[in-house]
Amino acid sequence: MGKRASAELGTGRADDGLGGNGRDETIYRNLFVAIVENHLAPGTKLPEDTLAETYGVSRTSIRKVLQRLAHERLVDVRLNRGASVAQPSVGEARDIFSARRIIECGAIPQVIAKATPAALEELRELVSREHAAQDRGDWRESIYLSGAFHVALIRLSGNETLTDFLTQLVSRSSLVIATYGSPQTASCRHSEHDDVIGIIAAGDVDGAARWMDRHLRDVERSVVLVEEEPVAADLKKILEEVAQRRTKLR
Amino acid sequence: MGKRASAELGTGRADDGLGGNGRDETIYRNLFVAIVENHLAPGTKLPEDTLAETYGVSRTSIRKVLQRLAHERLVDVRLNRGASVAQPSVGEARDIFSARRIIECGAIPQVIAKATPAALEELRELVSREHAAQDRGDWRESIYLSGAFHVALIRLSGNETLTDFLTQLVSRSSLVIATYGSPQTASCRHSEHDDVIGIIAAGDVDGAARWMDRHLRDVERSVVLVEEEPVAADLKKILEEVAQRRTKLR
DNA sequence: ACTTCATCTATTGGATACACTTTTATATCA
DNA sequence: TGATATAAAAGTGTATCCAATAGATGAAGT
Repeated sequence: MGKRASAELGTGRADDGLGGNGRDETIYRNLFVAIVENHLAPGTKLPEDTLAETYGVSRTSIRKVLQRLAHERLVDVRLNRGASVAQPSVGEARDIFSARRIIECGAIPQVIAKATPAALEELRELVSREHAAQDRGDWRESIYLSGAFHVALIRLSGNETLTDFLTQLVSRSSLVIATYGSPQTASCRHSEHDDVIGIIAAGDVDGAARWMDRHLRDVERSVVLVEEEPVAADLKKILEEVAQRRTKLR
Repeated sequence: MGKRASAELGTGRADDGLGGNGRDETIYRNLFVAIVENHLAPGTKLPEDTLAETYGVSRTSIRKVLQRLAHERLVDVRLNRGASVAQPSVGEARDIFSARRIIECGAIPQVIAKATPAALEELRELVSREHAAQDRGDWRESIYLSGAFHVALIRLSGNETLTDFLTQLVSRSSLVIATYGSPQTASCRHSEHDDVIGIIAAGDVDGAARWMDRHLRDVERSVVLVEEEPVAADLKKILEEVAQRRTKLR
């Protein structure tokens, strides 16, 4: 089977300018996938000892990986309190999708300018894999491949910097979906990815940009529903509020 | 004097979700400014021991800071070879400015939607400080404030994620200027920042976007002149190529 | 029973120690 | 003199150790 580098989320560069060696990279990628594919729920604590034992390295290496993930905003690191899987707020979620619209629509002209038949064929293959995952009900793989498609599309622009930004936005989107979406939400509707390939192949810049804008708004609307209640911790406060309201009503 | 948080490049957030404490933050900011203001030339080696002694901490803390800077692509870290101030390639430089055009133009609608008179006044103050720096010939401060202006503008959009991206792009732009620009290049021409404030105040979305696109193209054109010769290291290879060509021609 | 305070444990932050790699300096030979 | 091999030095990568902090547990007092 042909190389499928373009199917990978994340930088995937051998020399990424970050100085990571093979072992670090493996650990990073394991955690990355675990978070993005939602094997680890948002808010999950990530104790250094546990991870160190899991991967058979010292805490030093783990801390390096955690900091990298923190910088990509996939984990939250608080002073003296360790790392946990990030829980994007509703505001963050909106920012993420807004940024995606700006970047993905804005890059369309260059994507179309550089799109070769071979590149489009790779995109089609990616979509077919996405459909296959959907058909067999593998929503994790489906969401992952959906994100990979968006990244692969922008990668065609040849702008590595922009691709890195989008990679971060897409992986954070997965966290948003995990936090605010119902399981069905994200997996069902958008097998629309087929459509845009045709529009791009036709060289229709405005059409492709419009498609992308609408597509991203659809995804966002299907996901960021309402501000969630702050988790169980504030149970007491909630009960107090209820008590107060009853007092007022009496 | 009023708060001038918006004049700072970099995140400046107290809790930045990265788990840095005050001392780390100070070291980070020192190095950040040293690089962005071009006190450290691109390519300068940054040995951990030296930095550790300089700031009176252990290498552990230094490494954390260096990794953060590496992730922001202001320093280059190579395995077993340590960190050095990044030297963006010409391709990278083009990518950076291309990404800036997409983001800064794309965010204009939201910037205009949220621009308050007070916010515009802060921008004006920033520009006047930039002019003051220019007039007194302080090109370092001038470049810094020019970047801070662009960041402050986009920050008006309220999109923190996008602002973070732009912050990175702007600081990398300073590196590009340091690498490829002549000293005069960047400092002289664009005191044009005044103009865009008026356009934004007038609510002219298209006009502001056009202005921004042209402005960024001007800056890029004045800087990324030609592909530089790969430094002295490849001297031998060049001589060999010359020798080979002579063999062929003979 | 509920709150408050003290102690104890688990976990993180930072420094040190040591192994390994790269680079520089030196010596040897053509 | 110039090139190559060897040895010393410098610098980075990782593990371990100790101190500091947060969270948990339990006791005392209201």
